[in-house]
This record gives sequence, C-alpha cells and structure tokens, in this order.
Amino acid sequence: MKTKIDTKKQIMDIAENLLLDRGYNGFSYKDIAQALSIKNASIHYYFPQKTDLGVAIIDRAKKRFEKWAAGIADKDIGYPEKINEFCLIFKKYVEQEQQVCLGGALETDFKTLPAEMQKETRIFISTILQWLEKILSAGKDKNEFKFSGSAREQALFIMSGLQGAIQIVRVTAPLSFDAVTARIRSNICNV
Amino acid sequence: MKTKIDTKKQIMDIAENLLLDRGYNGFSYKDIAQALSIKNASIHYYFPQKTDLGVAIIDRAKKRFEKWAAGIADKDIGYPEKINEFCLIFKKYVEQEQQVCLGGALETDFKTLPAEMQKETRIFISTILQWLEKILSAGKDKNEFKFSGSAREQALFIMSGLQGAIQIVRVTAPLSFDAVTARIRSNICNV
DNA sequence: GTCTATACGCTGATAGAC
DNA sequence: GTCTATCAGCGTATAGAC
Repeated sequence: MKTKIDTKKQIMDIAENLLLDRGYNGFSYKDIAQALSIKNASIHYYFPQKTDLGVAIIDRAKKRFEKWAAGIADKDIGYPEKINEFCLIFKKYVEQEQQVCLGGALETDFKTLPAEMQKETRIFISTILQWLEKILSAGKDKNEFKFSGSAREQALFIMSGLQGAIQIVRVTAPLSFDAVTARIRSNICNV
Repeated sequence: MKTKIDTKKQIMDIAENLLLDRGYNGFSYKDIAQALSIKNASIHYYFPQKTDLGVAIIDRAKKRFEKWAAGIADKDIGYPEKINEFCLIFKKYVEQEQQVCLGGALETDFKTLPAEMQKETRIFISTILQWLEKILSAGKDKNEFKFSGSAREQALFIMSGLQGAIQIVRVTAPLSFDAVTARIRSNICNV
C-alpha cells in the first residue's frame, strides 16, 4: 500500500501527456516543473537527462501494452473481438484529449530523437506489430479472419489506419473515428 | 525565364524538407542558414517570423496539390487509377527520404503551432480530403468503386492509412508500403 | 529530495551598416 | 539583399546548500 506520493511517476505521467500533446521537441522540463509546482532541477534528480525520461516513458508504455495484451489473452473472446479491443485503445486517445498515440508522436519526431530513444521506439512499435500479427495469424487459422497477403502486412495496415486517423481527426474534428475502425474490420473480417 | 537564383524559394525548399524530417519544433533558422551558406538574419528579410515561413510552406503545398489534381483531372484514366496516382505521392516520400507527409507532420505538432499555421493546416487537409471525397463519390456513381458508408468517411480512411504507413515505415523499414495501398484499393474497389 | 544559483549554447528576432 | 552586432528568453544541465 503506497501512501507516499510518487514524484517520479507523476513526472512521467505529465511528461507522457505533454509528449502526446506536443511532441518530444515541444515540451521542456519547465513545463513539467510548473505542472507539478516543483523546480526544474528536481526533475533532473529523477531523470538526469531528458533522454532518460523519454526512454522511461516508452519503456513503461511498452510494459503497459504487454500487460494489456496479457489481459486480453485471458479473455474468452474471439479474435475479431480482440482486434476490436485494440481499436478501442486508439478511440480513447481521440475522444478524451485529441491526443496522438505514442507511436505516431515518436515516429514523426524520429530523426530528432537521441539514439537510445530511437532504439526504444523501434522495440515499442515492434511489440505492438508483433501482437497484431500474432492475433491476425491465429484468427486466420481458425477462419475467423479472411484476408489476402501476410499477417505482417495486415498488421501494418491496421496500425497505419488507426494511427493516421487519430492524427487527422485532430484537425478536422468531429469526424467519425468509428468509420475507420469499421473499414479495418471489414477488410479482415469478411468471412 | 528566371536566371536569378531565387533565395526565397530556396529557403522554402530547405525549410519544407526540414519540416518533413524533423517537425516544426525540430528545426531553426540556423539550420536553414547553414544549408544555404547565408546568415540567420537574411532569412528574416524574407520571412520576418517563423510563422510566416510555416504558413508559406503550407500554402505552397496546397497550391502544388491543386495543380497536381488539375493535371490528374485532365488525364483520361479511371477513378481507381486516380486514387492509385494519389497513393504514389506518398510512396515517393517513403522511398526517397523516409519522410513523413506534410499533413502528418503538422498534425502531430498541431497543438504547438501558431494560430495562423493551424488555420492553414486545416485548409490544407480539407483540400486533400475534399479531392478524395469527390473522386470516390464520382467513381461510386460510375460503379468503379464499391464501398459502404459515405465518400467522406472513405476519404478519411484512405488518408489515414497512407499517412500512418509512411510514418511507421520510418522505424520498421523495410516494410512493403505497397501492401498498404493494395489493401486500400481492395477496400474500395471490390467491384 | 528539493531548493537556489548559475552556466552556456541556441532560439527567434531587431537595428543599422554596407 | 546581405551582413555584423546584439538582444532577451528559453533549453538542458550541473554544483552545492539545506
């Protein structure tokens, strides 16, 4: 039972929010400090370099996804429904804060990221794509999906559509995000 | 016949490249100045504020697209082929420099952009979506397309897929971009 | 752990000489 | 048009007191 306020976690929460909102080059330690009513230097105590903070955020997001995936694996639902749950993650981003997903934010900033963050980004994206691929492949074997081409390609397609939609909706809202997910489903699930 | 070197155009060309590569907050006047071997202050002569430069880039890209669209309209090709030509624009980004498209770059930075740039971004994205919608709608009327839902939703779906794919490929390359366009086609063109 | 103080390069931007 | 000089503010980051 933790009663102590976890400053480190708070820093990460706020920084992750800022990252999704403004991109890696669009926020500073000052922004975080002000939000927490602490001083700039205090953040350096937890994360000596901004790179450390960035890496920690990506790594945590990866673990969060893996935990989510484990929860989904336990559920007794069909593969199409699992893909649907995946789409719901993105829907949350759109509806709550018009935020971009972490992958998309990191990808557009990719060439400006320090090497360690680039590495973590690749791992993060791979983790998600591999999960999608696994679900698609298994679902196809059980005739719950029907699509041409490899599961890998299909995974890329799904991820692309969701990620792009989340971003576009930001500037053209309100536009039905559900319309995108419906098309993704129809593309894999015309069985 | 212009023989004079157009510094203003050169600045815009380099800035646009930097914008696609690094995002709006990821490049500075210094970067442009160094690339052109001129001084920081000289750029301010052409574009007093960075906002002016940003707006000019978006506006030019919009006009470039409109010109492209006019060229496509003149071509005696079917609607599916027109969508295919549209996909090829994105393919160029991926294959040449692993660059992100302008819309995607601006969208992820959206909340950090000055108001004038936000406005131009909306206009730019709308222009493209409206073109797509028009082509999809006309093609559907001629039975060259077959899709459910509105042309508007379908336009969003296509744009999302392409934009997302271009970004993801950046970190997971080499991944077949064509696989994404093939799926987009199959989704609208199963006639 | 959190603070104050401080370093220093980079940022967008301006004034004025040539 | 392009330059030099200069600016104030912000960026990440460190040292050391409390």
